Parts: sequence; structure tokens; C-alpha cells
Amino acid sequence: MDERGGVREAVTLMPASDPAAMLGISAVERDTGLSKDVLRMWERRYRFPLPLRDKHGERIYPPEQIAKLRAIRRLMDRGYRPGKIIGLALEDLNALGSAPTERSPSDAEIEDVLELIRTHQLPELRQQLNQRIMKQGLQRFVLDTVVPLTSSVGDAWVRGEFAVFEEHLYTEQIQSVLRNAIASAQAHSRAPRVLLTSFPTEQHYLGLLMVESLLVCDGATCIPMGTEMPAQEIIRAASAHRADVVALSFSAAYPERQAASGLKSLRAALPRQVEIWAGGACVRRLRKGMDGIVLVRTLEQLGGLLIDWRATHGGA
Amino acid sequence: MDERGGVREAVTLMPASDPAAMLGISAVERDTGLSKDVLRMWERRYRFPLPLRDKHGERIYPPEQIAKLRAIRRLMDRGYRPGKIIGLALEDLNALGSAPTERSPSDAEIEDVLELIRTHQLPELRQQLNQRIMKQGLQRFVLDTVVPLTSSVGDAWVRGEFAVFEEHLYTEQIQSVLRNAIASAQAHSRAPRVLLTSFPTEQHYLGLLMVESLLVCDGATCIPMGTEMPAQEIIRAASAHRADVVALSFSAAYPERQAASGLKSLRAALPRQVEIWAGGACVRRLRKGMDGIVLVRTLEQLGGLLIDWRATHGGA
DNA sequence: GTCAAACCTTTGTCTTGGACATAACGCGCG
DNA sequence: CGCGCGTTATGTCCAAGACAAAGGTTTGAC
Repeated sequence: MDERGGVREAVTLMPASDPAAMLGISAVERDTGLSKDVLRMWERRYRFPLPLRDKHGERIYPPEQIAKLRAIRRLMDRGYRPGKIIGLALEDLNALGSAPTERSPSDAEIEDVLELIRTHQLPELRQQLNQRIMKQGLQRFVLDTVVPLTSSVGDAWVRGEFAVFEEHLYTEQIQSVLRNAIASAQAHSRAPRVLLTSFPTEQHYLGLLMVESLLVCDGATCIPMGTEMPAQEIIRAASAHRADVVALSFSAAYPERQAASGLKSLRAALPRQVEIWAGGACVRRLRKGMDGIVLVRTLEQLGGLLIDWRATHGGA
Repeated sequence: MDERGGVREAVTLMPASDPAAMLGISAVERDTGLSKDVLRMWERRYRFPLPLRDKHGERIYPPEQIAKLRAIRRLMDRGYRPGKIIGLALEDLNALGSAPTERSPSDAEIEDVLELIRTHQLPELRQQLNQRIMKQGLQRFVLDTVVPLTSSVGDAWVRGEFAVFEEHLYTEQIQSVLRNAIASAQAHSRAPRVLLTSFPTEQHYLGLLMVESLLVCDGATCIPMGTEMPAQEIIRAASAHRADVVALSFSAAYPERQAASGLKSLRAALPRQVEIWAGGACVRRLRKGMDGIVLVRTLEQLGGLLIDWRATHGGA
């Protein structure tokens, strides 16, 4: 009932857009992550988007508007506010977005992998990734390959160079490869015991997997709980599993404010000896530190944090 | 902004419920999967739920009502309609739900695993699962262990015997184990090429993983695309990867009608030589067969389907 | 000069009630 | 029985408004 993503007929005969690509408000909500309420509110306030209407008077969004909405959403994730950018043309938005493209040194190697995705060479992709793990070791693989690769894929996707399915396929393969590597590396379980998860609405799994990989490399004991864990449950789980650290991941799309307040109340509820580590793109944007919470701004820090923890708790 | 799951104060001083456990309408939507519109509509039509109001006049739902909503949702997934059951007491709902508990013969072994989850013995759980794979082989493991185990865990969860985090932890471990098994089993890639995915809003990943496991056991080439793939993308992906079969998974919660219409339009858009296999709890409820679509009512059928396919397409 | 409190602006969520599409049900007819 | 059809049950969408909370900005104190 909440899905009307199928074909809809426009009431007008404007040849502007392919009627097959028009989406209802529910489908746009899914596609862009902007709630129905927000879509209607923007229409009222900013006069964008201005969808057509089907024969029943319901909104149908042409693909151009959906593309622009996606671009806006992407910029908002980076901290822009809608009022400032909603008036810009799609190309200007894209320019804003791709401006700070920080290409890493090992450009060529990344490009090779992108090419495999582009040409749908699944076995070769898998092999290539496994080969890199072998060559670099899991730790360097995550830091030097997975991180830049994932952001390149994300960029290519918003620029329309990658289809949705290509991005999914990539994610799928990386997850598979990382899980396997984790399983192999996971042998001796030493302290600390780290509980890995994210808050509700935060579905990004890959970040958690990268963290788990790095922690396992350094011999920590991981308790992976998957995504979208309510605070109450995190507290119960930390106690049940005698966690020393609760590690939370926040993607760029996660609202900063929500992250801060969630962390604060979690801090208040957890015993003081349990550390909280917060990481991910959202955390990178937070200006101030938070009391009793370790902000992990880059994955490279993780190793050091482990060492610190062991130094502090070694005697205990 | 869309998250108000935190503590809220009730306007009344009724001692009926713990104010800390009250949730706003957004949180309830996430928790139950019932949209805000539906929650408000039920309140109008059926006089349930009847949430309290906070000082701003906004709905706050006490835990009892949330529990009942969850039970209703669960029954609806099994085909009940809201009007018939919304008047029942929570205990009656639970009785309805747990009535057809088909306990499998190997009860005791399942119970052992449940106990490990209950007592939070992560390494033992992992070991136990891996041991079973070794003993039974991947195929029997999926059919005889994962399937009944998963449904037992689900039942225990709705009965409140398992916490959310315990269920997540279980899911996490099973996925990890299955992925590893898939990676090991995946060697020679033979026909058919099977594209694995689900429609948008269908997030259940475990079903896909089980299917992939079984297919890999029989030497098929799997192209796992993850969940929530729009029909348009499935079509593009099938073409890009020259898929012979598109396999889709539908959990119990997926609306039947949506499944049927989605499958129909997908069938119309895909080339005739590409088969469509649809499986999952939702499909099991569908009465009639659909033209040009293979309904996989139980996972056991998969092996036979592969054999059939190869028999038909062997010469080509 | 720096920090913080107070204020203004922007933005998103919630509310109500109604309209309406359409799925599911149940009945009567071949 | 199985099929078609009318009826009921159910969910989504719409509109406009209220208001809280986040972000930014200005002022004031130290």
C-alpha cells in the first residue's frame, strides 16, 4: 500500500518527461530519504519541487526533479541548508558537491576497481579485492582501499555514472570480502570487548564492518550487533556482554543534533567504566568534543585508541 | 528531527506506565512498521491505540499499547485483518499467534542454540553454528537448522522472551556464518546465472542469504545485489549481468498485492527467456500461481528448480 | 578578544478531518 | 464448486496551520 512506484500516467500531455519514470510521493520518499511531509512543505515554502498531478490529483514527480532532490539531499548531508541551495540549478548543485574531490595518490588502482564494477565483471572484482587483502593485509586494505573506493563509488553514483544496482553490487561484494577476512583474522580474543552498533534510522552497515575489521586486526573482541539499535537495548546488551567499549557509527546523513543528544543520554545511562567511541562522517562534522565520549574522526585513530585503552586498563 | 524516541513527560500523572518508556508517533512507526497515517487512522476508526498526549498535545504511546500494536502487526503479517483482531486483548493476540507453533523434530538441538543466545555466549554460539555446518553440510544446515532456528527466535521475540539486541545478535552471527560458508563453497561457476534481490521496502536479508547458500551448494552462479532494488534497476542489472534467473525474496510482512503487481510488471519488462523465481513467507500465502513466474513455496524446492532449469537449457 | 546568553530565522514534524482508491470479503449465479 | 460483482474494510493522500527545535547572529560581560 505504501508502494506506488509503478508506472503512472501524467494528466498533462507534456512531452517533457518520460511518463514511465514518474514516481509517486511514497516512491520519492524512499528514493531521496526526504519524508512526505518535507516534500509537501518545500513545495509550499520554496516552490520546489513542483510535481505534476495524476488524474486523481496526487503528486507525481518527474525524473529531473527527483535528480535535483537527490543532489540537494546529498549536499544537506554535508551540512548545507535547504533554503540556501534549493534555488540552484542541478548543475550548480553538482558543482558544489564534487568540488572538494580529494583524489588519493593511488588513483590508478582505485580506477581499476571502478572499471571492473562499471563493466560488471563480478568474479574479477571479487578476485581483485581478495588479492588486495592478501597483498596489503586487512588493515591497510580497509584504510587504503575500501575507504577511498567507497567514497569514489558514492561520488560516481551521485554524478549518475553508476546505476543503483552497480552501487549495491559493490557494497555487497565489499561486505562479503570483509566478513570473510574478519572471520579468518578472528582468533585469540583479547580485551577490550567492543560492542559495535548504530542508532535507529542509521542503516549504514559498511562503516561498522570496517571498524570491526580494524579492531579484529588488533586482537580486540568484537560483539557486532548490526544496525539500528535503540539506546535502551544498547545499554542492556553492554551489560549482558560485559562490554568495555560501545562503538557507534554515524553516516553523513545522520542528523548531528540527534547524534549528540543520543550520545549524551547513552553516556548518562552507561556505567562510567564503559567507554563510548563514536565515529563516521557525521561525527567528523561535530565541532566540539563531548564529555566522556571519544570522537573517532578518522579510522586511523582506532589502533591508537586500542593501545591507549590497554595501557590504561592493563593492570586491572 | 524525525527522532523523538527519547524520554518524554506525560501530561497526566497517571502512574499507569513508566514515562520513560513512552514513545512519540515517529518512534512507534519505526518500532511497529505501522505508518503515522495508519496509527492516526486506527485511532479514529477503531479507538485503538489511544495514546496519551504530552504538554504540546502530541501523541505519546505507553508501552502496553506498543506491545499490542506489535502483536497486531505480527498477526497481520500472517494474514489476519486489523478490524477483526484490534479489539482483542494482548493475551488473546499472543494466543492466536503462537497457536500454530510447529515444533520440528530436532527440538532439543534447536533449544541448545536458543540457550546460547539467551545466555549471551557469543563464541560458543559461533562455534556451535560452525560445527553444525561441518556436520550437516551447508545445504542441510540451512534447511534443518537455520530455518527452524530463525522462526523460533522470531517467535521468542514476539513473546518477549528475547530482547531486541539478542535477536540482532543472532541475525548477525547467522549472516556471518552463512557468508563464510558461501565464500568457501563458491568455486566453479556453472549455469544458471541467478540474480538475487528484493523489492524496495523489503529489507529482510537473511532469506536472500539462505537462497544464495542453497544455490551455491548446487553450483549455480549467484549475483547477490542486496535488498531493496527498484524494478527498473533489476531489469538493467539482469541485462548487464546476463542473468538467466531473477530470484526475489518476500518476507511475511510484505503486502501480497504489492508483491503480485510488482512481479507482474517485472515479468512484462524482462525478456521471456529470463525466469523469475519468487520466494519467502509472503509468497507462501499467495493462492494462485502467476503466469511466467515460479513461486518457490519452500526452500526445499530450489534444488529441483535448478535441475529442471538445467534439463531445459542444457542443450542451449 | 573570547565566551555565552538571548534573539531571530529557518526548517521539519505533528495535528485534524476529509476524500477517495482499492483490496478483501461474501453473496448469488451459473 | 468456481466465477463475477456489489459491499465493506482499510490505507494513502491532501491541505493548511501550529509550533518546537536547530542554526545563525547579535549583544553583553568578563
